[in-house]
Amino acid sequence: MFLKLFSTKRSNLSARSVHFGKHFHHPNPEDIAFSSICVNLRQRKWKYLDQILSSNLTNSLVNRVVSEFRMSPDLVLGFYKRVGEQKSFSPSLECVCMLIHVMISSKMYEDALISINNLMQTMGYSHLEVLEGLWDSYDSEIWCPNVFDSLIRACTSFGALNSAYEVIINLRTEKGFHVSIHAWNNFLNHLIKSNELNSFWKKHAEMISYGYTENIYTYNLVINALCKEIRLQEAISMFYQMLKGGIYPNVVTFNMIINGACKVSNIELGLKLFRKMGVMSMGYINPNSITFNCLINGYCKLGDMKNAESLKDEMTKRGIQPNLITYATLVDGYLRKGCKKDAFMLCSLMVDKGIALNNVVYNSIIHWLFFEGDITTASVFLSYMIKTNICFDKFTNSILVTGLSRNGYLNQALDYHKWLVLKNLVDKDRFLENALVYYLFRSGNDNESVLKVKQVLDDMIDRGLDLDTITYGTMIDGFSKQGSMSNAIRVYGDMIKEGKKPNLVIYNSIVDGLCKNLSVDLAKIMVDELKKLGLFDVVTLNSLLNGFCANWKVNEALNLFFQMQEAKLVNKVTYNILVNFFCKIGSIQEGREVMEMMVDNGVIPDSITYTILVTNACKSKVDCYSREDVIELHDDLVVKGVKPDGQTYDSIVGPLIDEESFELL
DNA sequence: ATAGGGTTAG
Repeated sequence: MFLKLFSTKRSNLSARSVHFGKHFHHPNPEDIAFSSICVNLRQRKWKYLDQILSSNLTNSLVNRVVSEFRMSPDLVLGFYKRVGEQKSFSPSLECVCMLIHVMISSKMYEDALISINNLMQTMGYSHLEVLEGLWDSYDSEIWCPNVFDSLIRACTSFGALNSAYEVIINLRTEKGFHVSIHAWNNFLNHLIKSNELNSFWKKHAEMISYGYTENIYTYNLVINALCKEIRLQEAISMFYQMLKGGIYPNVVTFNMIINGACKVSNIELGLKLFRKMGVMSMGYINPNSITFNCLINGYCKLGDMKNAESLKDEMTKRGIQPNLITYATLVDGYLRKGCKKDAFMLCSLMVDKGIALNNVVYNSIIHWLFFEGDITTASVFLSYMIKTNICFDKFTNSILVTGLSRNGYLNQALDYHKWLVLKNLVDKDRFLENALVYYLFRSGNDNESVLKVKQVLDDMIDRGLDLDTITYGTMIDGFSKQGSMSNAIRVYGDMIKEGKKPNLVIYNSIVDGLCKNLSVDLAKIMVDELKKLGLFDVVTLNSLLNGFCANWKVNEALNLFFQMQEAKLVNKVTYNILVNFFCKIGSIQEGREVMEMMVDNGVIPDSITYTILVTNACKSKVDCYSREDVIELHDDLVVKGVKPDGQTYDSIVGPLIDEESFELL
């Protein structure tokens, strides 16, 4: 039977066994080798086995051994491992495929996955070649369709989503073989993971059209996709649809919606679902550590560490131990707020509990230290990370490149990037290069920076990467900010030539550049054209508004502002532009009135509003703000919920308050 | 299968 199982179009196994039978009394060298391998393998005499293997090794010999021992996978694996150690022998595709069949039929899925990966990643076979290899050694008498599921898993595991899809379709159309729903789910899950949501919906519909019945896993994927697209209401109705269809949601279903809610700062919804979990599932489903971690993360992102901590206490009370992720989330939450002390205290608590800090925690710490410019402490943690052998990943690299760049160490960032390229450690996503371009444009000394930008991009092209939309966008914006619109337009032209589509962000850069450097009238013409295409948003209009204000086009500015209000296309920036404008041309009083209007419309003034009003009040010759008036202005803003800008406060308001208390003494 | 870290384009 095994001959049937492993017979292939290309295989000469059957022929060989006939040969074996015919010459039973005069065995050929391969037969002798085969017999002694079998004997030694059965007795696990690895040393002898190695001796035999070091000579006479052929693919057909290996195939025979694998077939012979197919029911004892551990022996097959042990044998195969030794075969792999023979430097002079490289097993054929057929040979490895047979091995994979043996592994799958004895449920050794992990090992099978590694072998398939190996075929594609190191031996260089394409996914379709592997598919053919597996198909040729596949026999429907031994029902083991999982091999193809494993091939799909292998493709998705290293991001070859198109390959996975091709395998599914090839099996379906060329061979009439339908992969399992699990394979489809695995493929669909990876589409979501790589943010290809459009593709997800298309392929999901395709799967349904083939008559597959969605299972709980599929439904959960759909809910996950809906949450990613911030369609929470639809996600919740999908929940009820599942119930109606007799598929019972599980804790994963809940967690996905709760996480979706928390990710868009809708903690209330997340909490509601969390509290109602029991009732909604008739007591079957309880929150787990993931549920708590999602909610804790939601609070951390809002800066509400009190509630984050109390959820951590609640989970402990319910017998769920906070894990590494819980602590990593909290540590990041504290650092995000600038509470280094609390963060480091939590770190030492972790260590006390025997939870080692991993690269995620280190990345978070180093990032926030760089963020506040504390390079010294950042370096301390970095060297500690190295000393304790914690691996750098793409996050670490990006934190280092952006952190160095932002803190005035652009050359070091460039050097580090060069080193990463040399060591082949740079991702294909162009993140690092785009970040370098961004910071180079902002580093002063325009000519020198542009040369360095050119260098970075040339190196990138040498590595076979083209510029993506973000690279072009960053350059267009960079040139616009430098005031060289001719270069910005030239890059725009290059981008079109390369077949890249401009998007709204790029148009907005150009509109802003035109307003600031060429002419606001030209910008107005462009905005009118964009409006016809429906390609504009509040940022576009803010740029134009700012352009009108800067050019003293008062009527145009006010007209535009009213239009924007009508269309409900206003944000904080809109008001700040106007506050600034009124402070500059008119009076602080009018600026404050715009600020009041802002508050009435439910927009909380920010530290920029604060700086505009306070600095102009001090300079104002019209309104004659006294020291008391400035302090009153400060108080008024704080009451309205403004977080004062640190620098403005320290240089203007702080000294005034000190002066006042000094006089009171 | 779901949870933590990087923000490079207006």
